[in-house]
Amino acid sequence: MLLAGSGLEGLRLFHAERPDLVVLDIIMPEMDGLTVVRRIREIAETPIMVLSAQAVTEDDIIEGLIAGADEYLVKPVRLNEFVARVRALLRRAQIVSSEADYGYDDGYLNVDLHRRQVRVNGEKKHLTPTEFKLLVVLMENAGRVVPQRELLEQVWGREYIDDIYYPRVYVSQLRRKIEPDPANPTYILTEHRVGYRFEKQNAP
Amino acid sequence: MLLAGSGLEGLRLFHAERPDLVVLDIIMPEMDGLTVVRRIREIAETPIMVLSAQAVTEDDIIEGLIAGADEYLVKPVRLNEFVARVRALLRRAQIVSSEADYGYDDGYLNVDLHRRQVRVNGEKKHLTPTEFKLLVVLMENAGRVVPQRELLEQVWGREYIDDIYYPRVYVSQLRRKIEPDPANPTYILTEHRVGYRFEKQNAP
DNA sequence: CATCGACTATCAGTACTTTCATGATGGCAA
DNA sequence: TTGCCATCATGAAAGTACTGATAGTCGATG
Repeated sequence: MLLAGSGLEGLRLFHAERPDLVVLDIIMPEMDGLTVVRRIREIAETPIMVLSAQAVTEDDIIEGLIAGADEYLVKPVRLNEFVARVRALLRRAQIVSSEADYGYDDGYLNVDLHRRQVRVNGEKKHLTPTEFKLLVVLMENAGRVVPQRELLEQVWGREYIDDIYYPRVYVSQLRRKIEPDPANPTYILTEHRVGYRFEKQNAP
Repeated sequence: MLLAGSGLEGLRLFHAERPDLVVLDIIMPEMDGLTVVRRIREIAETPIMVLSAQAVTEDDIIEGLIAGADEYLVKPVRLNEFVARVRALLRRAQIVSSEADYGYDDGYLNVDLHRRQVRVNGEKKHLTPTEFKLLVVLMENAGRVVPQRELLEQVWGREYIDDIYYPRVYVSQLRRKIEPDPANPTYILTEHRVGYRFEKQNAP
């Protein structure tokens, strides 16, 4: 969860973090809410919920929705309602983004999380459960370095956190299966003394 | 943001995702809130906020806090208050840092703390762990001179505090990687007999 | 019993850190 | 101003820790 004190800061944070959902107040310092909505809409489909003070007219709400907000709540908001609306928004967004979230495909590497199937250059590749889980965790954190401990925790479990050789072995096996040239990896990169990083490739 | 429909599901999600903050209702299907609080507290320091229905006694609240909750709100909760409390909790847990401390970008030098990635003039530059850590510490103190000892302590550790040549070596390496002209540094400046200072540059 | 996957051990190669040697620079005292 | 010393910059060698690859053992499964 991220918090910003102004519209400008919020926008900067949005760029940096790409959250799943944005909740913002119409009245903010530095940049007003509607502007923020428009800016975000220019670059992303992220669900946006707008909150506003009491005295708003029907027109204000319509203006907000036109700007690209998905939901418009008038304060005071009951927590129950807030949660319900957030849940609904996320559920709706899931349908939109499920495709993006539920797999990866760049023409060479194709990962189908639903069917647990991996294709490399069109050919089916069989991954063992551990290999697959490792790949998923790395992909979920694409672009970011996943520290050894985090990998161990997420793939093998908390109690394996000291068995530092697990990732080595499995990354090695994964690379052999999915990398065009396992000796010069392009997908799974090593961050020496830190962890590993999955890097998305551009479709050819 | 993650949502769970029951205590059990929430606990499972918690294990899988390790969120920065947990908000839960005391009354939930499958596993009651206080149990969830205790379970989470067994394995993590994550800030927990508990919500409860109206008719609670002072004792209920105390019980919740003893179980390990950090905050206890009684419904209905005004959104303003909710946000304020969340912000306070996160600040206490030092998850939201005071200033946007998620990176730096001036068009020439780009540092992404989250991804642990540095770009110089658009090109990715690889920094070793120590180099990166040094850069981060300097950037966190941008504009201020960081004394040698402080650098040694923060980057290498308390026990290296007398090895005064470390910063020299690594500053030199860092400059070679990120400065437009390493011989005439603009980012990492030397403060003779004191330490080093990171100076933000104006975007071109 | 054969196969498969998880786990363990080993070892060479590599990346990174530490150390050292040398020359440059800055500040201060005479 | 000049010379001196402490500090700084840099390149490179030596040392260390980490990684990649491979292969073998074990247990589960069919």
